[in-house]
Amino acid sequence: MEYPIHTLLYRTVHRQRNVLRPYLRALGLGTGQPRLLMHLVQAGPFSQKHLADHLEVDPSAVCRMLDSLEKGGFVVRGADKTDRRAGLVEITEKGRCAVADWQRTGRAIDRRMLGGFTEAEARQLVEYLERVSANLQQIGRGPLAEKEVAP
Amino acid sequence: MEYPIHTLLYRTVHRQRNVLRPYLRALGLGTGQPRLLMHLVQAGPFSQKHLADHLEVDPSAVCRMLDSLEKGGFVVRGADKTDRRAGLVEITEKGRCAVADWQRTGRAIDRRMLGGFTEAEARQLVEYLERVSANLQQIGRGPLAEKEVAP
DNA sequence: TATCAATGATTGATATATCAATTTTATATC
DNA sequence: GATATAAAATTGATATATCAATCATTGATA
Repeated sequence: MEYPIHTLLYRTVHRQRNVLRPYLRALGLGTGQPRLLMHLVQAGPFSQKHLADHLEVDPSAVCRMLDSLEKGGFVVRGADKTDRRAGLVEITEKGRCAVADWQRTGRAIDRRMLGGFTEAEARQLVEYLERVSANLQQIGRGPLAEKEVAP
Repeated sequence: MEYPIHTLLYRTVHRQRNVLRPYLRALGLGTGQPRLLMHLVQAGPFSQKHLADHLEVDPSAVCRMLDSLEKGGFVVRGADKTDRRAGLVEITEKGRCAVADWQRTGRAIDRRMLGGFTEAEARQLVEYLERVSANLQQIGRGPLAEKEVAP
């Protein structure tokens, strides 16, 4: 059976999420939270606006993710003294530990996902995915085709 | 910056969903619904249990997706005369049309996602993804490693 | 300076998911 | 045949998303 590429990708990530979930759950995290924490670890406190831009999600999604993360003690919401609308989200020590733990598990899962791949194949897959990802970002910025799909 | 493969996949599909959404919305569909409708088109009425197995999702997800699809007139829930617990989900004419429309758009998006890929590269990407997908299914069936990740 | 538009955070509605619990019906065992 | 267990569908709670609306503050301008 021939599946379109978007269907194949969808199913792959669906399975991936189901594999990751129990390991994240053991750390008290949801499936979308590591990306956010990771970014905080790498480069200090950020506004929610910045996080939303970085993660390419709606600001409201960030807001609710932070509700959960803050309740779990992984981050704290502070105030930005230069702009009283904005907040500054900071990672806690517990958050740093969770990220470190997760990175170990994540590496192990990556190895399993790429089981049977040679080094060269793995590199090539990454390159392909980066190209597809870049193409998708382009599509997002304009119409699907010069003449639209539905005439 | 080097990203783990699972992060790259996650972001790719996130972008994909955001690209697909407006086209699906124009048809009155959500981002998970085409897979379900497609399967119904290909092989007649199914129980919800069967659909859940096929889509690899929780039965409750199917149930709520059908609530929405039925309200939109894309499917009807009938009764299975041989088993009064089960139902039989059937696609409507409107559902068939939506699938046909969607397939045209989906093919166009696939082409754009693979923009810059040669035929051979595209085939190879599909093959790689199928291998990763199969690996993920395997992982789902057992522990991550002989000696677990957290020692 | 007073007003008005833009921005950052939030909340409500909905779709997609899981997990847990419940209901109804089938099947298996005693 | 009565009871116990399993299976199919559903509902409630929560996480991840979008979209739309709201609130407070900020910035630009008339």
